[in-house]
Amino acid sequence: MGATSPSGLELTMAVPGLSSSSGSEGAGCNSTSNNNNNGGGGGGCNMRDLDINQPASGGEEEEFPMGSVEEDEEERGVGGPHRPKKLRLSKEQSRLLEESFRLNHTLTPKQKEALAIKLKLRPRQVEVWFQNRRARTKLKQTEMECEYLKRCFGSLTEETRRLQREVEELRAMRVAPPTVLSPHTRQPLPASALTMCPRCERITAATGPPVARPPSSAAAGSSPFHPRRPSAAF
DNA sequence: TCGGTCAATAAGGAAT
DNA sequence: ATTCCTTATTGACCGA
Repeated sequence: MGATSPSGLELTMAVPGLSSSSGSEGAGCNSTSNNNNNGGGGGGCNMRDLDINQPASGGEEEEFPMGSVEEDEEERGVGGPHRPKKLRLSKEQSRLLEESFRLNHTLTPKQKEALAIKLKLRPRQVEVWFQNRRARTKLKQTEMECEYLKRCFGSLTEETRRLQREVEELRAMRVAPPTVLSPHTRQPLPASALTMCPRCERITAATGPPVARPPSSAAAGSSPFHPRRPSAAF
């Protein structure tokens, strides 16, 4: 999945296990059997009368063995307009479509035409297949992104809890700001008059020698000369 | 019978 | 106005 569609929807999430195949389509689809035992189905299908899959009165599209083109008239019984029998792509058709989807998520009109001829489908069917394929790809990617974001949310929630616990612990061991007495007056100095020695990280009076904090303010287990540094400004 | 898948359709928006 | 796209939805088909 490296290609970027012009729609810009291509997410680049490296989630292992996402293959674009999705093609459960292939399983047991011998679709070609053209079981025309139709007539029923749909029921109250008030789809629009105009079937865009109807060959445009041209008639060049005649050999479409998969019931992809020529069945329309039979499908549209006397009972009025209804959706034609569902086309099932053959394995080979699916494979080729997947292959070209891998190369390009969108087709130019020329590519579409060429692919349609190659697959014996109408260009419209090829176009629809690509539209749906893009939608499926996007849906898968959205689901993966959702899972990824859920995991992110989970780990962030856990991280938040952990940090909150840490905050509580820090609050609990928080100490009062050191009281430093003036060497001259023996009165407590204002905090603005204090500085910290960058070498020993001891609180000092801005003008005087390092001053030991009074024992009362020493945190438990801390040296009076190297008191626990106020780690955060709570 | 029911749910999932997927081709096909419809509606509406963006680009030209 | 036309073309092409996305999105939502429908209905046929299929397997459990």
